[in-house]
This record gives sequence, structure tokens and C-alpha cells, in this order.
Amino acid sequence: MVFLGSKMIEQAMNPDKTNCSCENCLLKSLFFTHISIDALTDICEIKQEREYNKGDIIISEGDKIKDFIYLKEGLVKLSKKSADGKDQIISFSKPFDFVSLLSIFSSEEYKYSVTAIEDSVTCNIALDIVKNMAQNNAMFAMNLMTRVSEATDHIVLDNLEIKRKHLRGRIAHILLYFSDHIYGRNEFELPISRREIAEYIGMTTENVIRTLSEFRKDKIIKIYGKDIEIVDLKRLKTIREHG
Amino acid sequence: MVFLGSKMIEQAMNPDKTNCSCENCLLKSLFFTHISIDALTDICEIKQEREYNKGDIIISEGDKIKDFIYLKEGLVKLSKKSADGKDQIISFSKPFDFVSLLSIFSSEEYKYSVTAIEDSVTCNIALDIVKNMAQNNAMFAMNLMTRVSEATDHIVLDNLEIKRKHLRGRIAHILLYFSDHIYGRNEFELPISRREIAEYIGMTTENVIRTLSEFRKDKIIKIYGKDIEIVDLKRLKTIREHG
DNA sequence: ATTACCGAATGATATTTATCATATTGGATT
DNA sequence: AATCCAATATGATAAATATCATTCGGTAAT
Repeated sequence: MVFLGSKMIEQAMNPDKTNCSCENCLLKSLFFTHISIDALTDICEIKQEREYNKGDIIISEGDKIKDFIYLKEGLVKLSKKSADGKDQIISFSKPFDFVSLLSIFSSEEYKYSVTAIEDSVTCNIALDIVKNMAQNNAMFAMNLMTRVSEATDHIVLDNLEIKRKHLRGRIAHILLYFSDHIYGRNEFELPISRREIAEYIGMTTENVIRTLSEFRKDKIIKIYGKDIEIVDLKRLKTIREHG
Repeated sequence: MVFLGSKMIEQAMNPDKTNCSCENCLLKSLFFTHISIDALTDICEIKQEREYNKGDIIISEGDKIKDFIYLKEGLVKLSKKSADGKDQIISFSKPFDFVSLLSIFSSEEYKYSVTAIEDSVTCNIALDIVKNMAQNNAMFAMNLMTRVSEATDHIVLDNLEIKRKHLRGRIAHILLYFSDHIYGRNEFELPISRREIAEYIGMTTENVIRTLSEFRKDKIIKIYGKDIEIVDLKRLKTIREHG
């Protein structure tokens, strides 16, 4: 065979990988849109893809930050253990988000944990290399900054939203979050437990369960274990806004 | 006069300013440490200093983002008006913080307001110029990113802290925040009203007042209007950690 | 001087949420 | 099949917080 395609190069460099689908992956992510084909090839040579099963820990609080990590497939939660040992969920990340959220440029180690809440695939690139790219390619640095800003912006604003709502409003909020932002449909399987919902919205597990049951009795949602169907979207949105 | 110092140049370019003390100002800020003297002079020519009195609005939610703004002197609050018209305070910024927090790179307009809670001075530089600098100077971009990350990181983690505490712990938290991070002393004048404390910690004004009174009765703090003196630091820290 | 208003303060009461107790279910393990 | 354990579920009660009412003092406006 005479023609040596980029895929073949990748396979040579990353023998444990059967393919490097960065082209698709990165194209879909606005973040990387400006990277030239050459740079793309580079990334394919140096990146590592990692697969995780639902429940697997991707990053543990306190881990040294070695890689720049972004989510190619799946869904993850960012969480932090508080002094009294309780977990608090900071946010969720979906594909093309950076798992490496804020701390990567301001800290040596992660201040939060990242856990797969659905089967997930990450792309890992050594942080040194990303920093190097940023220093040699100001457009890249700008785009990176923009994306990091967007992500954190969203976390801060979302937290504010939740803060001003009561129990029912918070439950409505997270149901609509999964429905609108993650799954894009009215029926979906909750990727997290009632306890994790509680850890995210800052209420107790019992009250989360009770409220979901209320919504069911009020015929706003249907519940089959983790499967949720939003029946009365309008009312759920009203509850989100006005309790 | 033969010698034409940089200060004279600045005065010529910015006739409304009597001096351009960027050298000091910027040196103190880690962010700008890498900028060469030449770049410094440039900034002096293009920046604008603005003075605000306590209570003045620096940025209104929805304003177009035109400038990169950082705080040279004073103290400001970042806040957002929620759908039902209530203000929520996101965070406070002290000198050498960026007032232009997250949104500057990810949005066309501010998603929050910025208000002086002490007499303040800002340095404003057209955003285009800063973006240009970032594109031509990758180190600058990296430092900028690092600083933005640090700031937002802090907001997110601080919010988590507050979220897991009860009323008394939240009050202890904010008192110690002002004492430790802003003023560096055990007695200080609260820069904000009881209502604003409530808007920050997410409780009602009445409960803020009641709790402060409790702390006074328990001889943990002394209160003279807005003047606060922390008398029993140890106990206040215990309350912050364990309620 | 008078009025009006806002921040601070306090108490009584109502509402919201947490805690505790107890079942039930379903999955994993032996 | 038996056992264990975690998640889900529900009710009763306790605790935390909000709401409402009222007062006091300062200060800005008329």
C-alpha cells in the first residue's frame, strides 16, 4: 500500500487504539474548530482515549492535574466531598464539555472529583502540551478561555437559579435540565439516584423522593423507577419559575 | 525640558488624568507581571481610570461588554436580579481582581451588575485591545486565563461552602470572609447592609439581623451599627465549620 | 418642623425542610 | 433460595427558616 493516510499514522503511534476519530469529535466541538489539519494529526498522535463505565471514577479530588480532559461520549458529574464527609454535586458535563473545568490553569491538583454517570469516553491530552499549544497559538488560547468561561459561567448562574428556589422549584429545575439540556426529550432515564439529585439541589433525599411522588400524584410526571416522563410540561415549567 | 518621561507622555494622551500609576498598579497584580515596559506605556495611553462612590453602579446587567475592567481601588459586589425582582449577590471583588469576571469572553453583554460598595477606582481598557493583546501574546493570554479561572473557581467553591451551612454558619462565614480576605483585621466596618448579607448568603434580612444579635449576646462579636469587632475568633470559626 | 422612607431590631406565628422511624423493593452475593 | 444491602418510599415529629407585625432611629425630601 502506497498511500499512508493519517489514520494509519495514528494507529502506528497509538497501537492500542483502533481508530482516532478526532476529526469528527473535534469538529463538533467549537473549541477546536480553528485547529489546522496538521495540528489535528498531532493531537491524534498524543491523545489517549479512555473508556469508563457508569459509576467509574474518572478523577478523584486531590489528584494531580496531568491531563487536559474532555468528554467525547457519555455524561459525568463533578462533585466535592465537604468537611463532614458529605458529597455535593457541582455540575454535570456532557459531550464536548471539558471535564477539566476551572482548576486546570489555577491549581496543581483537582479540587473536585469527576464520576461517570453514564458509560463515557474521554480524550486525554497531556496538560503540558495543551499549555504549549496555548502559548504558541493565541487563537487557541482565546477559544479555550471562551469555552472555560462559558462552562463556569453556566455553573455560577445555574447555582444562583437553584439557590432562589424552594424544594419543588428545584426538583422541577433539575428534571427540566435533564429533559431540555441533556436528553432533548420528555421521557428519559434519570442517570442519577434520588440521593444524587439531593446532593445537587442541596436538599435531603427524603424530600426529593417525596416531591417526585407529589409530582406523580399531581399527574405532572410519570415515574417507573429511574424512568421519568414529563406529562404536564407547562405545569412543570410554572413550578420551576414560581415554586 | 529635554527629558520626556513616560508620565509626561501619558498626560499628553490622557489630558483628563493627572497621572498614570499603572506601574504600581499593574506590578502589584500578578496578572500583568510579564508585560514589558513598552506594553505598559501603551496601556497608559489607552486605559481609562474611572472613579466611583460607594453605591454607584459600575455595570448594569445587560450592558454591552465594551471594556475589560479591573479594580484598582475599593470594593465591589457582583449581583444579579432574579425573575421575581430580587437581587442575589454572586461575589465580591477586591483590588486587582477583574470586575470583568467570566462573561467577557463568552458573552456580548453582562449577565450581572457590578456596584461599588466602597469608593472605588477601575481601570478600563477596550476589550478589543485586550483580545488583541491576548492573540499576539500567548503568555498574556495564559495568565489572563489563569486569573479568570482562579476567580471563578473561588466563586464556585465559596458557593458550595455556603450551600452546606446553616444560617449561623453562613453568617460566621461571611464575617470571617470580610475579616480575613478583605480587611485582614478583626475589626472592620461592614461595607454592606444586613439586607445585602442576606442576598449573598441566601437567607432573609430578619434572620441575618437576629443571628448577628445572637452572636453579640453570646459575646462572639461586638456590633456598633456597621462596625463589627470579632471578639471570640475561635468560636466564630467553630460556628463556621460546624454550625 | 414635618413627613416619608429605609435600615436595623425584635417577637409571634406560619411555612418549609430535616430528621427519625419504618417498610418495601430490587439487585447483588453467597 | 436465602441473605444482605442500597435505593426508594411514606409518615410523624422536630428543627430551621420565612413571613408578618411592630418599633426605633436616622436621614433625605418637602
